Amino acid sequence: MKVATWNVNSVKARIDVVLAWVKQADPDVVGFQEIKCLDENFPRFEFEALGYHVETFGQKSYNGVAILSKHPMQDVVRGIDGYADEQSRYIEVLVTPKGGTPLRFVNLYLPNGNPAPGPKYDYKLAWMAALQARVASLLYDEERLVVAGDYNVIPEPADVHNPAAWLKDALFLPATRAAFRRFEALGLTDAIRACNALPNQYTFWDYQAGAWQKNNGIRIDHLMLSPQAADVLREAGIDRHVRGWDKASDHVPAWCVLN
DNA sequence: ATGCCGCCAACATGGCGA
Repeated sequence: MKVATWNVNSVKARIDVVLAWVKQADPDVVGFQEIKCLDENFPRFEFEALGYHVETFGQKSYNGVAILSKHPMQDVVRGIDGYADEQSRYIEVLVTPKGGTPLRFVNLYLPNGNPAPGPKYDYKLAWMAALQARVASLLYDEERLVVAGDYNVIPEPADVHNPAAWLKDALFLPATRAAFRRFEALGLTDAIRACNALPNQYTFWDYQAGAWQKNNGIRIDHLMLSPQAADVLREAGIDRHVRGWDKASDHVPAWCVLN
């Protein structure tokens, strides 16, 4: 089963590019972030025509997450259970392949947190604490679980082209990285890192200042696996080439294969 | 120091968020 995550930076503005990647990559399950539309405006029919079930948790203008799955989905939860959040950043499903092992899939868009310090950074850290509690609870079920999305966290210096330039950024501050380490220490496996120990495997390049051309990127989109999912991890990758397409998102898809 | 892009309200462009 191929499982992917992609911050599409507006699904409506980017529908042609998004469809092109979905057809090319052919994921079984994919989580989109920053769909930037209400549920009723999500272009669901275009994806249903490709054989996908669609679950959305949209919002006007900003944020918004969605999950496409070729297999039926159950237990859809919108928002982190027990955490009041005005922003649509989290959706959780149980993917149930016919005759196969179910997969719990979380798709998240973690707050950016800039400028830090400040209320936006406080929100980021509070959100990470809520996520930690929710995933800790899910891990008790000992299922195959993938917690994927745009984490807005650069885990290590090897995940950023120029670490010195990011030292005061909410994506790379010590408190951010510490929170992410605590999260990983629940027993999660970073699929990209597990399959590829090379540094500088980026998933985001800013539109500004020729960041793509200079390979001035960061790795902030992650697929975090429960032990039961990590046991069946076969392959993982980043579809870097998508960043070079016309009308590209500033993020590219990341994916892994479980079987 | 700045360089981009998409959203909105509302017709021109400015504010916001990333």
